[in-house]
Amino acid sequence: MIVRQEIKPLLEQPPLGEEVTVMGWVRAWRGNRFMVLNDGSGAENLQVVVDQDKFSEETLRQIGFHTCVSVRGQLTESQGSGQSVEVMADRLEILGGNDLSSYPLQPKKQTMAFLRDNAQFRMRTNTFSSVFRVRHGVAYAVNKYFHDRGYYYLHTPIITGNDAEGAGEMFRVSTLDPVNPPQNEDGSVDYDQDFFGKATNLTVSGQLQAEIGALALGKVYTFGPTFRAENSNTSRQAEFWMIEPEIAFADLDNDMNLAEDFVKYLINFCLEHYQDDLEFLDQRIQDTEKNMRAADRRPMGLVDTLKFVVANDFARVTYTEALDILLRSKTYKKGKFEFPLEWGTDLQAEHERYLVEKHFERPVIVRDYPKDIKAFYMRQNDDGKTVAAMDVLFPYIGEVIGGSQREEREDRLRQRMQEMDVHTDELAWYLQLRTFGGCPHAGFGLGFERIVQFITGMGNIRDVIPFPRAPRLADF
RNA sequence: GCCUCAGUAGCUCAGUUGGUUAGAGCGGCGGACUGUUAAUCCGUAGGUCAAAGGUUCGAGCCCUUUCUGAGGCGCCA
Repeated sequence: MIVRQEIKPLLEQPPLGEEVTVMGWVRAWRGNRFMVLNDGSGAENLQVVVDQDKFSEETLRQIGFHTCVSVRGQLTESQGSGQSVEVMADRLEILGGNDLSSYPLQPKKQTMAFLRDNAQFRMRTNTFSSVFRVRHGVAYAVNKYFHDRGYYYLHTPIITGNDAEGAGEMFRVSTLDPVNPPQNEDGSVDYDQDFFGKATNLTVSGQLQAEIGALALGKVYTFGPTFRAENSNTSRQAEFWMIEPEIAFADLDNDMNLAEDFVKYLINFCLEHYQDDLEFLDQRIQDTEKNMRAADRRPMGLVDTLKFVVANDFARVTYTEALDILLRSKTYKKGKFEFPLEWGTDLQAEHERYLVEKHFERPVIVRDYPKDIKAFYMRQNDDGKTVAAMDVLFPYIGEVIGGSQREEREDRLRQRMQEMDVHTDELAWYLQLRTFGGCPHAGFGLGFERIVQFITGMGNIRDVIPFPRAPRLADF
């Protein structure tokens, strides 16, 4: 059995004078004497002091960038100023040598694009190991938040026969011969002969199934991968994780309160448990922004931004109020908005950014959108024009949550489905949730990598996903 | 899918109005160095200038197409 101590706890409560065994990857090798070691347990490194007389030339020659080593020695107070403690190596074993003449990574700044191409190694860098530790922390906090509050984690299907809301292009799932699929008389593919006896696809949302759970278990959430086959060249991913709570006996106000409390909890959890990583990422952003024009820099550092978000109430406005704010804005009066502002059309990214970054200067929840730009299942308001929908808008990343109170009145839901050409026969089970013991209920979807992106401050969403999936990108 | 910008050594970049043999730093390799903090110092190798085609006496530089990347937009979470 291998026995070793992890570096993070060792640095938190250093057992000075004791013999320790640590294993990790060399981050730097200086002066034939100082080895900087990281084992992934945290953002901080451990310095190992190597006395050349104690080890063979063969062993010493193998030490280099990202060599994997095992070290045993006494933990002592450091004589140098860059660290408080260090290990005086007595035993040194090379666990995995590293051929530096062909190793792609270097101990210096490299572009995100280059590291993305070398995803098998990028997690060994400070930036990516911090990002993925935080990503884990957010995932854990999601489950902890809901569990502690009596929600049940409901696994909704990955393969499904229905398109939740026409949310996007879907990936087909089929075992039929792609060259010569069985055909109907009219030449269309005969999916009766397919594995499931019908056309199926990867899920675009678990919401409709989550509603089944909510109307029995009271409070549920799904947290799993979703898939959209849209051809996009920026932030949109083909595979991403979504968190979708669904709660019975709740209206839009309950929904908004949950959304705000939940997001703040996730951020707080990271501030509390991943302080080192967030401080490193904060410093990284400041270094990158040094060469930028002041106008392009963040108004606040990363950690300060996170603290600000949890300390202040989100602004809440209706769609109609938001439109009035935009129409009264100087930006609009000077004709600086590219897209028109007209009641009934969706807010564009530039409008959302104005509300969040210029007008309110904090996260904003916009509610009661025109019914024609929202999905069929959203509850119709009494004005006949709007639905009980809400979007949570964040600085830098835009919409992070979209949610609604669901239409629980069967006749209204059926009428809306017909108006919007949603097949009532395929969703008969969904309508039955209203016919038989329905109740007011609500929920939302939160893009997991978007909130991770916000918390880590990473500029490109692909850099918070271990193995991103996008058009022409399916390596690993 | 649309728009803008970019692609030069393993990496990060410079390369003048088109003009001889393509430049640096880092990294690699060889050497020096027992208190370094992106260690430092000396030496050295390394390039079909993204690909294809075109203009020209002559193209890294100009033109066309394709591929790749970055940023923005659309759409969304």
